[in-house]
Amino acid sequence: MRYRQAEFDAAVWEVVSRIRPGRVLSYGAVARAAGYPRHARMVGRSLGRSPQPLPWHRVVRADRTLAFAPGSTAYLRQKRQLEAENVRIEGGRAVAAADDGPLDLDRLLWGPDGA
DNA sequence: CCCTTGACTATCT
DNA sequence: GAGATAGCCAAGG
Repeated sequence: MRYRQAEFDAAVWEVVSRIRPGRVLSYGAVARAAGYPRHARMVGRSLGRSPQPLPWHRVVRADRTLAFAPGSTAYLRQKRQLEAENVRIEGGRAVAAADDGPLDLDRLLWGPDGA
């Protein structure tokens, strides 16, 4: 799929807005779900451009570490918001705790049961 | 153009 | 499992 900023942004925001509380998704997974498999690096940029609030804190790296420098304001804010929905940060890695019902993107979403 | 910089990843050591 | 490496790709200088 050819890259177009407006469409890419919209697709990314759509996917991220659907991640449910207590779950996290990787940048690469978001990119794939949005239809742009090679654009993991562009996801963060889009999130920063979002005109309205998004649960962006549920997006982490593929290895489950947060994308911000540990100790930075952004890092702390993301960590706090994740912990607020029962996602722990152990050894720098985000670990989902409780699980709920079904979700379309289940295969791309990280839950308590792992991949 | 060329080069650098990222809210990235997969694959080796 | 932590580093290093090599792809990745849009933006900006």
